Amino acid sequence: MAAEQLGWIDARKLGQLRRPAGSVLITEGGTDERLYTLLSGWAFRFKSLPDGRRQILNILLPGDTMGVQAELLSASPHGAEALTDVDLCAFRRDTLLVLSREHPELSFDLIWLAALGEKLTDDVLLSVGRRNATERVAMLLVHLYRRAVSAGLKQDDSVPFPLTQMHLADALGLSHVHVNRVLQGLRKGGLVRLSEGRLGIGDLRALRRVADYWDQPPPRRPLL
Amino acid sequence: MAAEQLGWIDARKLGQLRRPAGSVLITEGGTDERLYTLLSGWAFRFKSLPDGRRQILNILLPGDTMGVQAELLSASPHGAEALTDVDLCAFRRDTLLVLSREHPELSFDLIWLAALGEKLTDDVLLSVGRRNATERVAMLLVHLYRRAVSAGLKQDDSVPFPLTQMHLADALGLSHVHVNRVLQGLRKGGLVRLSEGRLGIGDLRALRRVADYWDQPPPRRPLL
DNA sequence: CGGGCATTTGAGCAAGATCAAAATGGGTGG
DNA sequence: CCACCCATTTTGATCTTGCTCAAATGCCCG
Repeated sequence: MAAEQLGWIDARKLGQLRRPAGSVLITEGGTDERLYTLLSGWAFRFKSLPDGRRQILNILLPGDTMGVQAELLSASPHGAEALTDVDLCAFRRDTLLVLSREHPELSFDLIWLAALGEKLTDDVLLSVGRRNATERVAMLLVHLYRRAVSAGLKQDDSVPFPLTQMHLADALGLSHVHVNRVLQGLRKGGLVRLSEGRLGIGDLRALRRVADYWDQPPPRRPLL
Repeated sequence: MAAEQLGWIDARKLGQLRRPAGSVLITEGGTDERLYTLLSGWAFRFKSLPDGRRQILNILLPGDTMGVQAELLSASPHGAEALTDVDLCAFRRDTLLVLSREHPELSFDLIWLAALGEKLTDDVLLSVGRRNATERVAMLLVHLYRRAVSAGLKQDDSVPFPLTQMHLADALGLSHVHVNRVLQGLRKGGLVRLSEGRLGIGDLRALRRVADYWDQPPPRRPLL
């Protein structure tokens, strides 16, 4: 990216924030939310029902942005919360609009980014709608492991893993008790190591087989 | 939208197609997919697992676009199929890229559109992950009824409804047998009328209460 | 009339939820 | 260093929702 573009983006930056683990980054339904980039730490987006049931939509790692929907729609359709201490880069509310005007050459990247975001939640929807509990857990662990590795977080064959079993449950549409049992099964099978806030994969191939998760799958449905 | 913009868009149009109900509009995993706008009829986007389980991601009504992800990512991460006979407007593969360059003033609308699309699947994810069967069915029926009405499809207090119970099941992460039973319950309660390809709502308020679904109508969309 | 779908019904079953309680394990303040 | 607190994980028991399997019914269309 050219220096000029970086300079422009920098000018739109409202500031850099640090927030402790567990803090609310975006309030669900809030109308005055900003656009953020996650610089360090983990966070997640979620929606909830009036009676408290909650669905985690997405886990956010460094480099991810949040608040695009909040900026474009009138109220934020989801909330976001920090899983660890996080560093955020905050932008002005109208950044997207102004950027699309003043730096059209970047707006294509934003469209691309938005499409990628939708692909991600499409994938999750497939899991939650059609995979069983073991498949879902395996799937999510492989997915997060992969992303954490490519975010450069791997150390000693494992990556940090700040999610509680409750978070896993809310992300997968399961009860936390059941998540616990599934996890024990995977551990016993030597497929994963998950303790003290770190995740290691014992047998990636087997885990992917469990999850039915292959990245370039040519899944073709038999001719009905 | 200015005449110049419309003219430009028109120039990118490859042609207008008619496809019969049940035909494949986008093949899952396909690499040579186009960008389409649905002019008339109903369709849906879906993903499937190697063993044939299928998740419907989204129902498409006239005015909706499909293939954005297919155009931006290297292979289409989802398929799309026609529910009724459809008319499509097809665009060149690189339309988005070129548009963002030549008509930057429109690219913001695309970002906006993409954000709306993600909000939609986020909503579905909440349903599938955290609502029970009755709530899910009620929710989806209200949602589709609303959209069909605002697409001007209402006649005689009901809207066309081309989905089979199998489609509902695949959209909601349920078995079609169970969908059938839930539907009977809603009918018995006088909440919905659903037969012969048409859907009517008996008691909207009650249905929304069942679905725990309170959400103001989606904002007006730009472009097309 | 007959073949293919879609819908419906019934029976049995199982995955996963719920409820309750015990064990673990830091973190904090005394 | 210890005692205590609170969140998280684990275990056990029971129950329910929704699935599976199977078959019947109805329906559209050639």
